Formats: sequence, structure tokens, C-alpha cells
Amino acid sequence: MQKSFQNYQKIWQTVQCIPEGKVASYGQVADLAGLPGRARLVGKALGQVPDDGWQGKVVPWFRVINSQGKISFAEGSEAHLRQKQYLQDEQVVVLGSRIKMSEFQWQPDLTELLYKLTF
DNA sequence: AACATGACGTTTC
DNA sequence: GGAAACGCCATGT
Repeated sequence: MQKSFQNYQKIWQTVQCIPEGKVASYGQVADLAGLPGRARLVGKALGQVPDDGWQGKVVPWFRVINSQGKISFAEGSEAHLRQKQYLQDEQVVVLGSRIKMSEFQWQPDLTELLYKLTF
């Protein structure tokens, strides 16, 4: 395994904390995972998510979007449609690629984070 | 070793 | 709001 696998684990664990019906940005996940300024690594990590989940839990990669409140896959691409579908299934409103961050951005509860994140 | 490439972010026009 | 310029760093060539 690569050295960065440790970081991937932190990222996956953080993403698992995003509740249904909410979204977070790559940078936000990076910060919470203890990797400030490394948003690109979050994208890498999400591309490496095991399909059958990690440590018994699904990793909701589709709840991570960019800081402009948009889905990062190109509109019309297979991945874009899939992500949009998953989000809409959770009542998140997606117009084109856009999501109202003011309404749907995850505002993490710190005590819950401290309880869940083990690093 | 040098260079290019990302599911990105912030700052600055 | 949008575009350019940086910053970031694991990976692949």
C-alpha cells in the first residue's frame, strides 16, 4: 500500500460523518480530516473508495462537491448524472450542477465529530 | 530527475 | 459572477 493510504482512511472516515440530505466541500472535508489545503487529495481519495464500503459502512462520496456549490463532474457525464440522482434521492435540490450551499451545506456538530473521528 | 495531470481552494482583479 | 494566477501534492510517464 501507499504511504497516502493513511490519509485516505482519514478522508473516508470524515466523509462517513456527513449526514443524509447534506453536502460538504472538498476543502471542508480536507480541513476536518486534519489535512488543510489538500482538497485535491480528497478528490483522489474519493476516487479510490471501495464500492462495498469501508469498515462496514458505505462512504457517501456523492455528498462531496466543490466550494462553488457545484458537482465537479462534467455536466452530462455518467458520473455527474449518478451523483445528481443520489443527491436528489435525499431531497437535496440540484439545479444543473448547482446546489444551494446556504441551505444544504453540512454544519458539523463538534462534539459529535470528536466522538466519531478517531485520529 | 523533470514534467504533466487532476472529482480542488483562495486571492485578486 | 467570472477568469486568471497561484498553491497544493500523489501519481504516472
